[in-house]
Amino acid sequence: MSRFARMSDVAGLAGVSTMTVSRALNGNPNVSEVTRQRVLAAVERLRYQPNELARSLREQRSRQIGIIVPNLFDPFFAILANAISQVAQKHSYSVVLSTSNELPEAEFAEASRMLRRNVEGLVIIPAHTSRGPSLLLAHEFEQLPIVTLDRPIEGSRFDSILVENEHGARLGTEHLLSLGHKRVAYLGLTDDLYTMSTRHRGYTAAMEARGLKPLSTIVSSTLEDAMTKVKLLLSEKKAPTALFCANNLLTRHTLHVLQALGMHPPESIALAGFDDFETADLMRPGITVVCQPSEELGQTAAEVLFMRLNEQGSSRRGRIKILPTELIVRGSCGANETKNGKHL
Amino acid sequence: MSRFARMSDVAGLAGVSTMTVSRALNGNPNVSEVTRQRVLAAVERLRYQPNELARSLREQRSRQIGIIVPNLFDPFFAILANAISQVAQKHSYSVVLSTSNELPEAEFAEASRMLRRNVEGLVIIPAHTSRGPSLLLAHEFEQLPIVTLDRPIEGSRFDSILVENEHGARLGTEHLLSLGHKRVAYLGLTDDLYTMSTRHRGYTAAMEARGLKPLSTIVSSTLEDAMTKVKLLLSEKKAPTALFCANNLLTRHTLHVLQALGMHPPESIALAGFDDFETADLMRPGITVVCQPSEELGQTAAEVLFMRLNEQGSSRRGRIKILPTELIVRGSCGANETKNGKHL
DNA sequence: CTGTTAGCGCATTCAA
DNA sequence: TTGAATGCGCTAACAG
Repeated sequence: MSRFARMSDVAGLAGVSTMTVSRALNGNPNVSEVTRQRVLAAVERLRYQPNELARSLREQRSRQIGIIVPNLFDPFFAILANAISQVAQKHSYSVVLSTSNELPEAEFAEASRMLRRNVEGLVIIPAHTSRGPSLLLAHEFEQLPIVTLDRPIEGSRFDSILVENEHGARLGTEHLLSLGHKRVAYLGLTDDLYTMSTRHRGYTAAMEARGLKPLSTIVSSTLEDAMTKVKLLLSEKKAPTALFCANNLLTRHTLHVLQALGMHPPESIALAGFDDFETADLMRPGITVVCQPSEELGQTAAEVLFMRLNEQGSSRRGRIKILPTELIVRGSCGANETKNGKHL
Repeated sequence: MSRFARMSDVAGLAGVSTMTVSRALNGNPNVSEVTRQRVLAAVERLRYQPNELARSLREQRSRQIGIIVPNLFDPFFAILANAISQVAQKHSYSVVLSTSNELPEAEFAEASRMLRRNVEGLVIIPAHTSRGPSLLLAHEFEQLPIVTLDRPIEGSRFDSILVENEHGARLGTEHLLSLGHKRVAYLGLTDDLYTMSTRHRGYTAAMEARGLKPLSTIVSSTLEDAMTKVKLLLSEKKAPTALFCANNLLTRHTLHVLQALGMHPPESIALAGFDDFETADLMRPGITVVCQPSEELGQTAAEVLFMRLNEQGSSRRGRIKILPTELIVRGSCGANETKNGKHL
């Protein structure tokens, strides 16, 4: 590992003590200009690089933060991780990254590992917990600045950056309703997930505001399950005329189902979804979605964390920041607001 | 940082020396069962967690690897990072992650930072270097195991995991040619990028094998530039009847252009691309692509790195591993191999 | 089986 | 302005 010059080597070559080297390198003004030059020359000559491990241990400060996401193959999480990493880089911090695969135990294990590595803080997209409270509530994390992203942890002191899930879902549903649909169905993952339950609530509120009966289908995240359940849903006698999908994965699954059934929105059915995705506007027609500011979300989370790191232990209760969502009307609901009047 | 119990606290409570604690915790057999129990009880009681920083410093072994990708918002890179991270987790290693934004200087800076943190090895998707050799050839990295992914570094000793770029591009181009197209155009980013020049070569070879003149357009990665240049290309009198796009970004850009022109492949033009992407099969018709085994790519890179870590410094020259690419025929070229005979 | 001594590479404290 | 002693938290090497 350290096949490199150490500070003592530099000191030896420059004819000073290690303290002087340390001072010279850290910009301490109490070093004469001559000495500083001698030290820098020696540093150059020996290609000295400080050992950050030793520095961290001594200074009790690691200049690292940790990120835990469910995974990186979901583009939404990847964009969040990217944004966080950018901010960290700007602050000259390193990022330790890990994935939980939505398993609370893995999340806990990885968070603990990071703690043992003395990360100064954590940004976490909490894993799905169906039974019991988050393992991150454990005592060992009590003193660690933690910001949760996309999903809050109930009863925690953590800062949390969220989006207007309920409002967004309501917007999307209302869009479908405003186009004359009465039987608008909701398609979501388990309501154990915060984002899902809030979006579900938004949908329900929109329906009930019009005196309509909510029509909800909950599926697992596999394509197979969506395929089965959505097909079933669409085969009923009073089948829905419009679908609202609670995230981009389900929107894509649904598109597969509709494709398999030879249905092309908005022709026989209207479709809108929560979450924009890369090629939503390249579909024919484009898919109408409620979009969230992913990049800003990650950026904000990181900035809040760095704010906390700079605070004196004044650990007030966690603050919640909610970012806006926005409806992007394309063609998949039959609305006429596409660029050139056609359903793109 | 360390507001936690230290090993000496555990030792004190258990009435033994820190060495005994260390031994008990690290599974050293030279500890009596009674003592071990006493130690473990104390550990439990004080909620002791070892300080990995100190351990790393002392053991000269950090149990961390670094990953540097151009960015994480490109799904291809995100999938690679995800796969690498999984493998690291399996080996109980931490992952330090950083982005280069395709800037060699940033790449160098981040790699250096990781080196100072004593990562044991690096997986890098090398940043685009138009002028001069990679900065990773610098002396400080001489002893560090490095695996480059997706792109090799010329003249380096690094292991490298690549895909059959040339062969894949040739396959894709030949597919278009086999459907009767003569004027097949290539659309790529700068040939300074390894993946681009090799794919370009594959395309050219396919054309020349049929005695056809290659027709290449090079664009920057912005949508605007693609928009301008592709529109120009398609407006020529002898405009191409088929397009081969060198990566998924360009395929998507091209779809935007075609959409703006009201052209829908395979009707007025055929389209194929290198790189599969999330919704390629949801387009109408689905987009024919040459796909690469992204996940396996990342996994292999990580495994090769861990192999190197377990080798005794027998640092033979870098090995190159090339993974296969595969043509996935959908509807965008007019071939008839879609599921139900229609162009999905 | 257990403890003592020493030191990983650095910076804080105090003294000169 | 500089240096010596000390210790961050841990484990390797040796002693007992």
